[in-house]
Amino acid sequence: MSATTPTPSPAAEAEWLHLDRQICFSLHAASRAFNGVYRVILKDLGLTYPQYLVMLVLWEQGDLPVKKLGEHLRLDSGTLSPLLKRLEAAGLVHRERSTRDERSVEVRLTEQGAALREQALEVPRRIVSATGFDVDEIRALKARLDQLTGTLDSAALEDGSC
Amino acid sequence: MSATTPTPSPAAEAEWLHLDRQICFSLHAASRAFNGVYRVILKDLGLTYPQYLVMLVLWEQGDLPVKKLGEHLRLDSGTLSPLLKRLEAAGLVHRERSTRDERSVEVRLTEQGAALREQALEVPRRIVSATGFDVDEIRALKARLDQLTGTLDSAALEDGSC
DNA sequence: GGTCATTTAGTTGTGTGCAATTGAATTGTG
DNA sequence: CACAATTCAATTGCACACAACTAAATGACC
Repeated sequence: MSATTPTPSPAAEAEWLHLDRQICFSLHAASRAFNGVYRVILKDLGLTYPQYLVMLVLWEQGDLPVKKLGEHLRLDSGTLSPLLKRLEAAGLVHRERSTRDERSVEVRLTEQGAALREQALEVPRRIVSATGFDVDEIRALKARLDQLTGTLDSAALEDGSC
Repeated sequence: MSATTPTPSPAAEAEWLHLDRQICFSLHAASRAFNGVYRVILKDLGLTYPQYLVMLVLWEQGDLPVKKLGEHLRLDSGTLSPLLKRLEAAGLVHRERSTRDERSVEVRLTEQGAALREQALEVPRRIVSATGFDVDEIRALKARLDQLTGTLDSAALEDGSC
């Protein structure tokens, strides 16, 4: 229990706890608020937020195996498999075992899925408008968040005590 | 379908779609990366990230009815009820119908729940360390995110077409 | 005092997110 | 060729998040 670091005063640690409450709550709330705005806007397209992310990747990258899709989105098959099933049930994508490598499943846009892109074109404008930020501010925030994600990911791997 | 707004060129809209893919993915990824780091660090305490948020509020504010807890965290009973049940099963909180107003349920820290705060004192330091940011940078990011959340929430209420 | 709207928790159903496991297919190695 | 290790998708189990609904209690109004 007596750590190697010189223990800070209890009052100082309590302050950190208070700060932590503020920070982690802020990020958590921002993420959910964003999700909420997307939910409203995407309802017209019949998509959830994560489903929209998948469609964005497919519109941009074309057909992809589940593995590649997961790398783009940092999601594993545990999340993607049921999500893709729903997209398939909605008629937006088609899943097919690759003939070259039968472990792999190719995700292809259907005609309907490709056509949905037209309706999605207005989504970003509405989102940006909802944030109240201009494009430069958004880019700056994105850079900040990417930096944070990168550091956090490497920190999670190390899993050190401090 | 011919909107009142002067339709931007398809190429420009496609660029926005590309930017949107970058932005919403960044926030989504940052949120999950944060969640992941908390998951690792909180495992020692036997708490999930949202459970930790609840405990932080209780440590700071003392006993609260579910309603107040929900206001602090912006969560409704659909999320809090099962979460609080799990915290109660873990022996960290106690739930009791208020005698003044029997609709209300008071959430109280148990002795064990209050004692857990001691072990939680080191969490923020480890989190901040994992972010690689200094305190000022974190405060700045928090301010940014709070601003974003505020704007998004009001935008979600209006639900306008743009 | 009795009726109706409101407040408050809880429940149900859907959709992620992630760890852990399973099972099939492929690759590497002797 | 045989056999072990690896890769990939799917499944299972658990824990949010949120919309929609239920049920009980309270308050407001006539």
